[in-house]
Amino acid sequence: MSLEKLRPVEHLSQVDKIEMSLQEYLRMGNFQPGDALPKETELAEAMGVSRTAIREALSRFRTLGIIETRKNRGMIISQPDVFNNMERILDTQLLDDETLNEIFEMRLVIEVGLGDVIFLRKHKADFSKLEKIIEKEEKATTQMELVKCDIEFHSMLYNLSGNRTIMRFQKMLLPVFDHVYTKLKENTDAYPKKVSDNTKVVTHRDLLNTLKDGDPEQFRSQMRTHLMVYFKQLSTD
Amino acid sequence: MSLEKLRPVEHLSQVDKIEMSLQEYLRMGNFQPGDALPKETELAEAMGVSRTAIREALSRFRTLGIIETRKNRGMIISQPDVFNNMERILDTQLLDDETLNEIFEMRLVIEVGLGDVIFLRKHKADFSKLEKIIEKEEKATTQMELVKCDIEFHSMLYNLSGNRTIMRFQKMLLPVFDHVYTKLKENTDAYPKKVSDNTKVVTHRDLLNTLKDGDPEQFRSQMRTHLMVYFKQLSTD
DNA sequence: AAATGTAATATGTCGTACTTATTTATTTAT
DNA sequence: ATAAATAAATAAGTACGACATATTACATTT
Repeated sequence: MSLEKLRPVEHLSQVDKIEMSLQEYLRMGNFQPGDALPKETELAEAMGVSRTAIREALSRFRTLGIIETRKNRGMIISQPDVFNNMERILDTQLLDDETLNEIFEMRLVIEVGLGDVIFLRKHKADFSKLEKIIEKEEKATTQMELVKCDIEFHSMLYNLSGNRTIMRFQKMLLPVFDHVYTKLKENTDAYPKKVSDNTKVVTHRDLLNTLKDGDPEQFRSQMRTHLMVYFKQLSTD
Repeated sequence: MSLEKLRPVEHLSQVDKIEMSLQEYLRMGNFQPGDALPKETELAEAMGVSRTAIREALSRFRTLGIIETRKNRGMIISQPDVFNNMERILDTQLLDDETLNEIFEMRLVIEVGLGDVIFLRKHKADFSKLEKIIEKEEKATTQMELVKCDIEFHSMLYNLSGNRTIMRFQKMLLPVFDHVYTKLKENTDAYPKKVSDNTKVVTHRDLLNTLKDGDPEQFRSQMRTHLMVYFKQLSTD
């Protein structure tokens, strides 16, 4: 009989079990955001464990944003933010460069695909804001101003998508971009888009014009070209 | 004097402060995954607080996946998974429908934009796997089989992108799609792609052919059309 | 009736003691 | 001397009891 058949024995800690039990309890209870939870002492007694252990399990849910505790009032179910925890992880600067590049690439992918959604909600679009950013950009003199306008323009595109989750995603990633931007710059001075070779360049103004009078397909292609320089960089993985 | 001038007093709990302090400590220490941390008692003594409070702060980092504790050995910095916590939040079914729809839309956006990356890494692509899935799909008889093949095909596209983070994102979202899929179906029976009106239909085989012989621009457009039915549904927000 | 004071409440924090799994050191056996 | 068995040390996990503190709701005063 081969030893591989033997599954390693589950050695979950007490708190792990409590956590699972609570998770089950929450799911079964069909709780809605705002609903109150039993107090710690009640939970501890009901599950036959110490308040210490219960508190640690609850702390996990609190960290995830699933529950909120109003001090000395009790606990309630809360509506978690999907990206909140991811943001905190990015903040630790513990991710390896490969992952950061992949995240950066994910942003490029989203921006190319985002055109469709923007066109879908075009009627709500406020093009004048994009116009203003472009004007500011055209008057910019320093590299730093240019970068700032670049970020502003792309942020505005996310806003036009009307998808708050995608907007949230972008905002969360801004700090990461700083990191990858500077890395790209170090390698190739790729940032200034005054590419001198024969590849065509798509400016922010081009994008705006297409947004006004073009179609999604054009927009996607232009955005792809606009972001070309980054795609090139990343493809060398 | 107006009352608005008075800023609300910061009332952070002890643990909150410890958490911030530790975060600072970790960042300044420039820790790498695998590095060992001081033991709980040392931290407690150094910060002049009880072990209980330290443990709760550490528990937060543990929940986020920033540190790992090997029982009775000590704690080490670990390489966190960006999407792990998000996955757990999705699992709670606590997100409102709007957010779920937005996440679903994000997936559509990504799939449209993903073509570029797939073409970028085309040389590595294993088209035979897509072929097999399509064949299985064409032989499928039940709705369930069709859905399964659909998911498989799209999953494979993510794999071809070679971007592990994006792949991870997709895997995390699979359960959400189930939910939105069934919701869409309830409303309109939109799922079976035998649309009878005059909009053109793009099959998985079409996509594969374009992947083989076409260009990224074609692929994006076809993918957009392929996913048309979902875009339609969601645009009615 | 409005403002102030007071008691009840549930979480936050603390200290201490004990348990348990792992590592390291020591002893024992061949 | 090497390997196996045993014992000690270690640091996290768990428990209990106590008190601190902020919020709520009730009671009191003017």
